[in-house]
Amino acid sequence: MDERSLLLLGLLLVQSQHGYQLNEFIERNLSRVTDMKKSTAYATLDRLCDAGFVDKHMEQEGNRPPRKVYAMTSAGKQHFYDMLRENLSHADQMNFASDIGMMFLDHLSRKEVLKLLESRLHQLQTQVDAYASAPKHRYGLGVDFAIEHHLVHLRADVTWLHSIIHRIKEDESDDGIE
Amino acid sequence: MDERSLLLLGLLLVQSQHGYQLNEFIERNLSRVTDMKKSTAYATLDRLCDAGFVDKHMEQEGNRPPRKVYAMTSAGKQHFYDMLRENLSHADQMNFASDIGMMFLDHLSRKEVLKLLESRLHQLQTQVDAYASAPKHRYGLGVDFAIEHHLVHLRADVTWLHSIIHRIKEDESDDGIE
DNA sequence: ACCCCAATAGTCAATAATGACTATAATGAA
DNA sequence: TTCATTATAGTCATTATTGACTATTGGGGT
Repeated sequence: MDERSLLLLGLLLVQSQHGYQLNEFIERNLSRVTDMKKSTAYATLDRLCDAGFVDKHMEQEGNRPPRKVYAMTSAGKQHFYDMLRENLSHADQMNFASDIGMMFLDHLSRKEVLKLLESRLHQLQTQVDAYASAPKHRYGLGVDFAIEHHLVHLRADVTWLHSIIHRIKEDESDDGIE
Repeated sequence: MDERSLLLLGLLLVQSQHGYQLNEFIERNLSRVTDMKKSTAYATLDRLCDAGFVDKHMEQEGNRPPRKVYAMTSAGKQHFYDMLRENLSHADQMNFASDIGMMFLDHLSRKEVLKLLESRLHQLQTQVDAYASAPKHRYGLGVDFAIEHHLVHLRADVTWLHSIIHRIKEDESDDGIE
């Protein structure tokens, strides 16, 4: 949640924007970096307002529906830098949903496990291709770093999964249950 | 959230347990695999009850406070296998909180960025040591796979962060803003 | 002139997750 | 014995997140 605030503040630091604009940008350019949804962005912006980190005011252009324009306050700038330093300097615990499944491997037959993991491997490889072919420099250097970071993890995952599949194939012990 | 249900069902598959027991086990043995909190486990168990996947009944031992014992139903078993197959066969999108910070690197001076990232690197290395020295076979092969998986990602992260730090040091362009 | 659809700009009720809290029993130390 | 800890077993109010929904407008086709 914290990093969602950081993202929104970072975007508002460059220029004031209205909600739709922020969400469009996130959807179009940052879908590989965050999965924050529209309504979460609005809720987070409201919280940032309550905390005094951004100002909100209505604006009307022509006779289009009125828009909420969000602008950084100076307290917000301070908070942005605080959060940024916190974010860059800390390695927070990662958790992988797929590890839960791995825990219960032995409840399925070896054959089925192999089929399932190979399907996962294919999807991973598709993701690798998507990230590898992502266009460069949409929003400064930082996004490229993030994409690269993702690729590193995806490739590590592919290698690991290969190894697991190989070991399960080689494993001549018993066949699992069910 | 889905993987939390999977975890609880998986634990209940082996034997019926009361809430405290489940939470103790998760805290003591699975803290490296999940970060689910006690209250989340109880809430999830309630939802699994409502869905008919587990039965709940009270039990009293001596004059200790009564306990809620959760037991898998046959619908629950089916659901467990469905979720397990789903979990093993799908590679869900990973998201890293730290990527958000990377996006805004250029708002800090190069010198400070290096200091912050080096601090992160140290923490990562501490985490690597913790996972590398984790005792084996607490709960079957699966947990070991999960620990190994974590290690792979942690090491990939260390390598990447090294590379980033190196590149930022080499980069003789300008010094960032602020 | 009229209609449909994509783009614009959000709202809201429902769900999920957690921190802080409650309450009792056994245990060991002073 | 009495008192403080720790272990046992949860509850609940608050916060966070999201899917589904509401409305309006501009523009293109016919």
